[in-house]
Amino acid sequence: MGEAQAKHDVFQAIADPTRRQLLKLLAGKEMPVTVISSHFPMSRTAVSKHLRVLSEAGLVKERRVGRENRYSLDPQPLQEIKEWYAYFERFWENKMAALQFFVEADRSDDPV
Amino acid sequence: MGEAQAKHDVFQAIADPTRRQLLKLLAGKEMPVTVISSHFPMSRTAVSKHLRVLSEAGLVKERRVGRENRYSLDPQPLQEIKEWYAYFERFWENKMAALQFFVEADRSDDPV
DNA sequence: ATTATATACAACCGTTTGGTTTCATATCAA
DNA sequence: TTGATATGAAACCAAACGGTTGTATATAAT
Repeated sequence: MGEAQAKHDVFQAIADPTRRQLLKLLAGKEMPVTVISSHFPMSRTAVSKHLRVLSEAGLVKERRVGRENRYSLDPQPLQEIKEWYAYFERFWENKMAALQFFVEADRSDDPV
Repeated sequence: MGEAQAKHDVFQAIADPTRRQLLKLLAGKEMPVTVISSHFPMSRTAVSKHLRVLSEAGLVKERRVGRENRYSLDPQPLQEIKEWYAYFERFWENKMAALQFFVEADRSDDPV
């Protein structure tokens, strides 16, 4: 049935700076939790919980190899971010034209 | 000088669905708090607090007109989002090529 | 002057978040 | 088998979050 999990929102998943670092770290690489957590100034458990959030947002994949759990980036859900802000792009592409136009058009300026 | 406020992170600001709605509502328009809050199923105060967060992230501008406070979108800080995920774009542009390559290269598969 | 409107600000509250420490379990090495 | 390693899970905690109600203040309308 195609569509992955949505238990955690992508926007919320990338809101945390540690999780954004995790995504960069795992881009194109695959590493187990202990190696990953050695890059962060917090406990392994804390990193593991961040990985869980990313996983629930579909942003990382887990692969069990022996006793270790290897994580890697799955960038696909980031498309949602792209599509979201694409909507706003037209508002700065010609900021000095279109935006001003809209604002002026709506401006009545008589307080009430 | 120059650089605006950073009291609130852009990533965190857009993490909340209500705030994302607010941004869409204010895109190209300018409206006072009461009108804005009429679009939401929560108190005016709650909406006002969301607007504050957006303002601290630089995503909306406030303009006082008489007794009302008119808000409008300032899309500029969204550039940061664009730049951020641009980094990841190369990981899905040729997902079946580059990503596979990296993963395979790093894969040792001997547990320990 | 009085009243109504638009808004901010402060205090409060339950839930979520990001972290910790401790314990349990599965796998690998001796 | 015994011990080390990799990890998850549970309980706990302080702080932040998203909301509420109540109060104060400035502006506008009568």
